[in-house]
Amino acid sequence: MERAGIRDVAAAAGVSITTVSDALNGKGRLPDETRSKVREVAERLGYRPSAAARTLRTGRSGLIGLTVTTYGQEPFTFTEFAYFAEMARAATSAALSRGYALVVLPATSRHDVWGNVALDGTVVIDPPDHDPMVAELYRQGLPVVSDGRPGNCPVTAWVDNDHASAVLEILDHLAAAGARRIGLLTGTSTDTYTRLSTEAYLCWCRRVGQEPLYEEYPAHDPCAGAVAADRLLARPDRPDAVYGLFDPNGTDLLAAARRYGLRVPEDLLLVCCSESDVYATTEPPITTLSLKPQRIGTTVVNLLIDAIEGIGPAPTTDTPEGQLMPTELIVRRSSQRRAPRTTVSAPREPGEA
Amino acid sequence: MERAGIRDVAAAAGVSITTVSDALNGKGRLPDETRSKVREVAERLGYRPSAAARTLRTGRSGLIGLTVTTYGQEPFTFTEFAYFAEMARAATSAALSRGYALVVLPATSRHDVWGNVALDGTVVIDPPDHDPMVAELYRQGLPVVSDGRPGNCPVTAWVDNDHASAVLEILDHLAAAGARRIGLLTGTSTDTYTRLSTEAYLCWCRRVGQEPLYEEYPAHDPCAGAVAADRLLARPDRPDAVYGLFDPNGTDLLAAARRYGLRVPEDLLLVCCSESDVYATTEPPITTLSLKPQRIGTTVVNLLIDAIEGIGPAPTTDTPEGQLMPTELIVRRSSQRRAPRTTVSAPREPGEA
DNA sequence: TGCTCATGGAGAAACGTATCTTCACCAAAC
DNA sequence: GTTTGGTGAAGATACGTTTCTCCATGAGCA
Repeated sequence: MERAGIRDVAAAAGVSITTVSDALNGKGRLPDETRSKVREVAERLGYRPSAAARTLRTGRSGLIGLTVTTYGQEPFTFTEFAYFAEMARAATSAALSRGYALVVLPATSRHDVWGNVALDGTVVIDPPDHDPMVAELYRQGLPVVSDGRPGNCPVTAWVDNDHASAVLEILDHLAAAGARRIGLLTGTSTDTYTRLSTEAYLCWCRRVGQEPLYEEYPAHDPCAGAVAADRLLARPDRPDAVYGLFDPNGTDLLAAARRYGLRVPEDLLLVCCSESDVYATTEPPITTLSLKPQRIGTTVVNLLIDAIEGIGPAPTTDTPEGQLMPTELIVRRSSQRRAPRTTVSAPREPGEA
Repeated sequence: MERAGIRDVAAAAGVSITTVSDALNGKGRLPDETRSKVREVAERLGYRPSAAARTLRTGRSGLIGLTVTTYGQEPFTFTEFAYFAEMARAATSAALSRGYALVVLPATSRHDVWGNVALDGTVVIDPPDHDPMVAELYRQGLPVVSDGRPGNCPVTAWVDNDHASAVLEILDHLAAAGARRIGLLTGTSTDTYTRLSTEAYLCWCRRVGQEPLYEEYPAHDPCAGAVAADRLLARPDRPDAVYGLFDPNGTDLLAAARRYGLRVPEDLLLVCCSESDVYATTEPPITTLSLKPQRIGTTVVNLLIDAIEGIGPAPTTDTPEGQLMPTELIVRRSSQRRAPRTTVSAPREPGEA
């Protein structure tokens, strides 16, 4: 009693294989009664077409790869930052609603896995410069869409936030709140996000004539972040406002500020880039920059599927299509000198206000 | 200039298709020099075997489905709770290290997606009673391993925490810390986790002769949690300790306690079940129960792959193999009346201690 | 010379589908 | 009476592997 194949259905319905295939896929020229009869027989036998055979025949698997560039040793920093998790969730959702499924794959080119799965295309998150994996996929003729502007590798399209504008907006926001010396907590890695953000910071500093005050650390190391935050606030030319590029920076900076007896926002203004809603309930709540990963995940997947299905612009060899998506600054108390109408009863404050 | 197939390799190497297949897969009887020559030619042509063809021929796709039972309307509560995210990450990792890839699929039986992907087996997280999807998979002869003791559906194996013991441990812990009236924040849904935990609580109450004090709410609704927390603390017979079954309960309870002027842990002891490390830095830090999702994810996947590859016990029709995994109680200040040797400098405390 | 055995390798049959081509049939048009 | 055209459906092929079966060769041995 094996699984029923298309042949069994054909035999049971007294028609040919062709007719079954056509009836089930809504193709060919068949009267409705034949269609419904075949469908009924197929249903009765519990027939499920073999995905493998269909893929082999049509060249389409309905599978999309999702690759997260790994920072440390672990195969995945997947849920390390809320950004990835949210982005992956949105991507999965978007793919499913168009009939595709998502396969999570390691960024390392372990052939035994990559070779074993038939992909129609791939989403790559944050490819490093000259990513060999992207090059290989391109060579195979597979469409690749990247989250994050690609550094010198051939992608079909890409989507990214306008990091430069976002940073400038934050710096202006902090300056407007009274900051004179704005510091930056940044990373040592060379990915586009880190690079563009840091450049924008330096550019802003030049423009307003402020001496750059920044500390960098390997973003994948959770301990290093706390140390770097401490280092930044321990400097003789201590900043009076800080923007942290990575998710955990908010809590790290808050802890460091506490250690040095700095009040937030009175003595130190704080903003960090994060998707976590933890920062709505910290004391004080921290202003965050959201990169809107849901929107990015959805867009990336839709672009990829468009490319797979041949919709949209033909793939050009030269400059791939790029889209810049807006970010959202969620302003909370940590970046406002004047507390915005405090709720109900303001409790007594220990220390001078 | 199409992608090279096995035929092209055979022609280029001057051997037969069989020889190429054998050489590349380490089978057959071939002298080493033939092997290496074929490998070299394949490499030169950039040959990648077609996963679809291999799957069709061997009946193995190397793909494992991962299904998260959805609570709300959204296709995924995926990253809603840190538990799922962590579990999924561990599962992905474990699968990859054995040469399998994970496909995330919706729990709803949308045939257009499920039918389009060739799966070797499926991991189901928290299947509801009489899950039709699991039954269908079973009918197709696919191995299914569930995270969470299955309620009346035919799985190959399952893994779960020992929820009853965990709850009892927590209640004893709270009682030892001085709690007299322990409340419970629980859910309205009928999944195994909620049911077993609630039963354990009621059982404990009977044993020690305490009147049960609990509020339930639909766990998938983030707002309802805060409301329920409030309701629990607003009761005339207000509890002096609470255990919350769901991840956000900690912050919700903390906020509610603040509203009612209750100090934690002096007036109210708090524990919740969560994988989030946010609770290490709340004020005060909150004691949490970790279900160790990494360990569960890894175990579940390994059991599934064992079943796929025919290792391990033969599938029995009656009682499937079940494994209970230990949980971990991470004790923090919120559940201890006497603060455990405070670090270094104890700052002045506002209000009486 | 015959026989067995081991070695190296080729041939061909699946796997289950989609689709291109062909074919029979019948009615209407020239 | 032969062409045309449309309808309904069957035949056959190809997708790219893996693997079962079988063959040729040459060595060892009686």
